[in-house]
Amino acid sequence: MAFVSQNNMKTKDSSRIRPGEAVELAEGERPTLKTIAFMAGLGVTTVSRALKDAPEIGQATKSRVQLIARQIGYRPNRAGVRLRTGKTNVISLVLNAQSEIMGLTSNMVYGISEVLSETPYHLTVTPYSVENDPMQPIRYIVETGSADGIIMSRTEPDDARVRYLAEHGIPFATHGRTEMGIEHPFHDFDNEAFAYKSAKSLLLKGRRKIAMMAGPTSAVTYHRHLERGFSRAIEEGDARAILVPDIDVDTSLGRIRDRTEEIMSGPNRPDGIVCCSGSAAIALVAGIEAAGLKIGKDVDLVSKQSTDVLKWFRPEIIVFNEDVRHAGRELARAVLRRIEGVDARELQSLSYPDE
Amino acid sequence: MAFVSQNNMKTKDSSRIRPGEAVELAEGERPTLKTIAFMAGLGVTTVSRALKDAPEIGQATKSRVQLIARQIGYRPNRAGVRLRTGKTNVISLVLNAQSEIMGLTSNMVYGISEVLSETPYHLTVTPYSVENDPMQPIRYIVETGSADGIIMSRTEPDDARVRYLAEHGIPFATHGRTEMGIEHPFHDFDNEAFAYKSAKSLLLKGRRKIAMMAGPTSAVTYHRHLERGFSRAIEEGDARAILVPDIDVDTSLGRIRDRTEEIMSGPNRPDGIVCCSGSAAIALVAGIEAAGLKIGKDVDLVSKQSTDVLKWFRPEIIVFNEDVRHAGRELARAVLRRIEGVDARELQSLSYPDE
DNA sequence: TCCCAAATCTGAAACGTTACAGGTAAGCTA
DNA sequence: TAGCTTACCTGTAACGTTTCAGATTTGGGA
Repeated sequence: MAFVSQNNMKTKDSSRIRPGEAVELAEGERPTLKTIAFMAGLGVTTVSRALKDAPEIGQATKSRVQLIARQIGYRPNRAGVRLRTGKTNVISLVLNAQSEIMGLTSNMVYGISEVLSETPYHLTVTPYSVENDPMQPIRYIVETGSADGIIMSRTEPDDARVRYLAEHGIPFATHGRTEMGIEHPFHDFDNEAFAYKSAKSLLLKGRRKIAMMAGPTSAVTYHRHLERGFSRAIEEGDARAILVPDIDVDTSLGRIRDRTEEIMSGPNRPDGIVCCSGSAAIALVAGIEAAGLKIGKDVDLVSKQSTDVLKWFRPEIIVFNEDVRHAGRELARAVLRRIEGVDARELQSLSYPDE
Repeated sequence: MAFVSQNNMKTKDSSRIRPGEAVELAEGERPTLKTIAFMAGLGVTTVSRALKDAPEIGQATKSRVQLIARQIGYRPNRAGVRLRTGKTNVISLVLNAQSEIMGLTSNMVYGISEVLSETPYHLTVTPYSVENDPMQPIRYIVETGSADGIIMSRTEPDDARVRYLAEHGIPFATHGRTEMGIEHPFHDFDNEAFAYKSAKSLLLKGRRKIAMMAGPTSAVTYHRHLERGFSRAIEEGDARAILVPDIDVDTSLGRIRDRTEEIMSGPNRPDGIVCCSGSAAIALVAGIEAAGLKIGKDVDLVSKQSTDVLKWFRPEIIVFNEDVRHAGRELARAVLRRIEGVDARELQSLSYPDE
């Protein structure tokens, strides 16, 4: 057996060495399939197949090739693969640069990376500013074919990006749901449950005039979920919803603070507030205290947070955690499986507020 | 002139149409150099050169080719370029996933993206966990040639990554300085100035027993800068430095809070604290208040922050801003220019604490 | 013994780009 | 007119991979 294999190599080797063929690796050069092919006395085709465990290659050959590959530290050249197959091995995260809700971006990135690090995929990040067309980065990716899959956030009920990607058959997953009858992978935090639980906890403290600082007004889907959960609790609790029309999570913290002071100094001030962003909560507290009121006495505050910073914040406010890192992991897994052809309906998940 | 050019096209066109050559663009196919070459009646070489404004191509041809390219929305295929030239057009951001200091990652990403968006470069992000070898992602990038340049943070005085990259001649820029005699591009916040100014401002309030919550103890370069600035102010102010050995910025917020409470309840408690992280500051405040002390009365706090959240934090603490987004922009510009061959010494910059 | 199928392996072509080593025509000089 | 230079353009090869369409060997059945 050993003899045959050696003999095999001998003949192959001599027949393969052609004058002018450089097969020795120069300093700093990376090994390619050709390198392995030469070392194993095989054709590059065989090596290529052996490395991906193709059925038409003998077991002995496979093992030998894989061993050599491991020994010389072979890694497939991404450009070669990409050029030949069209597969980029890239997942693109498309983000809004403005709507950074305290650690959202980083946790999302880390969650996604955790999953991708066990795969050949790389993560590219493409932020866009809120003034720009959100479609622009999406179109760019599709037109230039620069990713195999896309993850995006700030999903809207009727989302042009979702429609576009679905039409073009590009795998993607959204952080947040749509309401447009297109089935697609998503992961979402159950904001309805959060708003409901939050308002409930305020009711439990005897609060009856409750306001909510929700997501970007009506544009983004989760705004609707928040409203739904909030209204349900308000109705059940026979309380009153105080509407604060002109601020939302996208508003600058300074303006949130000022507007809060104004409202809390007015005649119709709430005695409980539900807030869906950690940083906004800090600005709310500043506004409340500027109005001369005391948290826990005059008004109670419940907030969602995606880092644990608010946990240490004084005065104490009730917090529900949204695990964005987990969302990142879920979204990454979803796009990957979508790329593999798994049905979109199997790639939809929700996570629940966690006190 | 027009006639000549038309004639030119005619002959070229007919000589170029070979049976079996598919030149029409199928549905959803992207145009390539070949597409343009066919449309313009030129060779692909000429088109390639015309698009990059090479001197050996006639002005009329250049304009014509560029017009066609624009009209049909031609974008060079990255895999083709990468395979042929070895240039990836990728900048890789290598980050520590744990040391997220409130918005650091996202601002860094956005700053870098702002600069890259005007170039053909894409940004990939590679986080690594603190338990893992920080060299691992760096080695991976170098071995697989997956980026033209690297940006990394958490720079150490004697940084193995810097040595490795310098040896391999890979362009990179660091957020933070080294002390190893290797000239390389960096951008750094002047932490010495920050610590000095911070301690000074506490001295100005009459504080004389001052503690500092610095960066990861001694590992990271900026720790030294903080200590230097801090000590200088302490000496000048004839004050006393209170050492708190077992906590730093990497410590969990819960532990920071607990340890702070302990220290502030002890006999040798500081009356002023300099803190170099926004989120740590919030935990510090929690600890201080847990010890029954009042900020502004029993103790004053100065902190660095990289978002504007602390600005709205109550009780009021003195804040200096580190503009991480600006750092991202600077770092991106630095790597790009380094890739172009600019001398490293011209790509080193510092930014100053901004009240 | 011969033939056929199965099991392995093979080279050539192609993906889109750029570098190399020319080629051709026009215009100028002598 | 011949010869040279300049301006402009050309095809071919190569980067590393996978796919296609065979080629070779082996073993078994007739």
